[in-house]
Amino acid sequence: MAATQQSRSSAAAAAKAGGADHEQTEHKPELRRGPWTVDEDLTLVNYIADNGEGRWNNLARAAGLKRTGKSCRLRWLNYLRPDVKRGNFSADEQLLILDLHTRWGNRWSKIAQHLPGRTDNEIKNYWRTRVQKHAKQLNCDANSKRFKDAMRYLWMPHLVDIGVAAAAADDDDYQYRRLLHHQQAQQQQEAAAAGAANDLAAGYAADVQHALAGMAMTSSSSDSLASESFEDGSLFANVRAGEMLMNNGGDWAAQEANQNQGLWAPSSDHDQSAVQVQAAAAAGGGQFQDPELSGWVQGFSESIITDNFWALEEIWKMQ
DNA sequence: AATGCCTTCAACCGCGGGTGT
DNA sequence: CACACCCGCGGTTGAAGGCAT
Repeated sequence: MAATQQSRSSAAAAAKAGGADHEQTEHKPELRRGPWTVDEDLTLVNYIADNGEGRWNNLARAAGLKRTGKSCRLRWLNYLRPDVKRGNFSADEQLLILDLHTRWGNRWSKIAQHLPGRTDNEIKNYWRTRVQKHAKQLNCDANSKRFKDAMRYLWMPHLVDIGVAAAAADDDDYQYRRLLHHQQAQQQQEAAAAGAANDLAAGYAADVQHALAGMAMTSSSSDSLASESFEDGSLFANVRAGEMLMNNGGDWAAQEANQNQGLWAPSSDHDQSAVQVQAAAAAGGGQFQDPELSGWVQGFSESIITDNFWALEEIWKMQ
């Protein structure tokens, strides 16, 4: 994906570059805008490795980047940071997003704090492009009780079932950042030894460009969420999913104990346990204590949902 | 093959709050 | 206190690839 985006970026950079940023327009007419180039990425990564992050406007100037501090911060936090996790959301992550959004609404930054490696921007995009669209497909608002109930009793139980095997497989962006950081470390080491930093920088950029070209050849489509998410239990993905559940899930669970108002918690209207409700739903149009919900789910099943509803792939195909 | 619409997501924008002087 | 600057957040845009016709 990164490779795809990066190649897009390179192609589009010239078209968008040269614009003026509102913050510093008057004094810095040469400021670049639009997609970042590999060279800019390298400059930013190298500078942060040496000097740390923060003080973004100063950082941008000191690093010699013709970018606003804002743009540097965004690029680092959303893309270049070594711990940014790319690729499709796992079932666990989807569950968490659904739940946390019911609590906090569009507090993307707060939600992102509970999904290690995910950025607020990514979660926001996920919500807007996938979840809202799904809600629209079901003829209800993503913030409506009806949609939340559908998520709680239909979608989430299924995600739980398949979440065990969840894995975000292809991670070209992770490889890209690994390459950047590896090269950056190697560059510093070699430069220190040979005192030939300039030549190395050129070779480094060429190496990255070459690697990116290779990635572009093999990068996968970005819209095959379901199949990519669950087809391969890669170690990395499993570890990260585990981390999320152990660390942040734990934190969230503690809050849950206090608040008992999350999507997972059976609402006061339903005295069945969540497991029972899930089992009933999974059995196909089970009866809920809430007659309105029960009726709606049943109608839902008859009119729209097929057996394939339980395949996540089919959920997304509905969009 | 050509065209146009749809989808995705990186990047930008505007704003509010925090901090320093 | 007032002002300027910076940071971070949420909403929006637009480029590019995918897909249908």
